[in-house]
Amino acid sequence: MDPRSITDALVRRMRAISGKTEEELQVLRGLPITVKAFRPDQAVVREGDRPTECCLIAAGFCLRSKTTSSGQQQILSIHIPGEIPDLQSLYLQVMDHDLVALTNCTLGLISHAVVRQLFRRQPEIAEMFWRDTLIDAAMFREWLVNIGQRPAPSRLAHILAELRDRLRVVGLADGDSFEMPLTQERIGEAMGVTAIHANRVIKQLRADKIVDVHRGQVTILDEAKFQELADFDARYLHQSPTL
DNA sequence: TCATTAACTGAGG
DNA sequence: CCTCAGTTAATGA
Repeated sequence: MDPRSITDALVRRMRAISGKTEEELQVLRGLPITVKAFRPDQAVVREGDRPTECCLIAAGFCLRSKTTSSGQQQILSIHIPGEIPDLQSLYLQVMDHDLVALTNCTLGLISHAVVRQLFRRQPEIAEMFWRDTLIDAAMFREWLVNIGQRPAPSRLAHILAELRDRLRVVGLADGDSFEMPLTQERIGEAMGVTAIHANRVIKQLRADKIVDVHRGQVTILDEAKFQELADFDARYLHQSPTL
């Protein structure tokens, strides 16, 4: 991958959530970054690791997950290009969950020392990432409400609606179709149901002509019904700094 | 390997 | 009695 394009999605996202200009964000493009490729299912960092760098997703999808002592896996979040899913390792030394590549991924590794120095020299950049971290927390609150309180079909629709919104910011979703490279096993782990029940829910939404999820591709079949089912209000993503 | 479906079961409203 | 969801098992792509 062209070294310049490693930070494209990041800059795009930061422009959306911080309102800063391309010029103000130029500093991000100049950071020393090591590019590394990951295979599907390859762990980026595991629970218990002590990372010395943060990883920026330049291409591909990752997810955060935790496994219980009995081996049950819970997916905590899905991550897309432009995001830095282990930014917290900058200040929390030991990883408390796993970060795994979902697809072939191109990650940009940025050393903690470099980021800390950047934050000290340019506090407005640090504030921007502080804001980004708070949005991350808001997404977890929404995820919790989703799994704890919504019926299964709404749960799936909500996950899809949020992902679509985030993909749009980095230009990876435009029409009524977008990528979500999760097997039904993983969709179940994200929803907190078995893979078989996830399959039943998908089947139902397909039969009702609301949304189709097939081979890692999501297609919205009825926007109005989808919106209603998803109970999705984009406010918690805080993608527009002026509101 | 992943997706799909049926049949059965139980919880809970 | 109905809906939701887990288990088991069989089968299709």
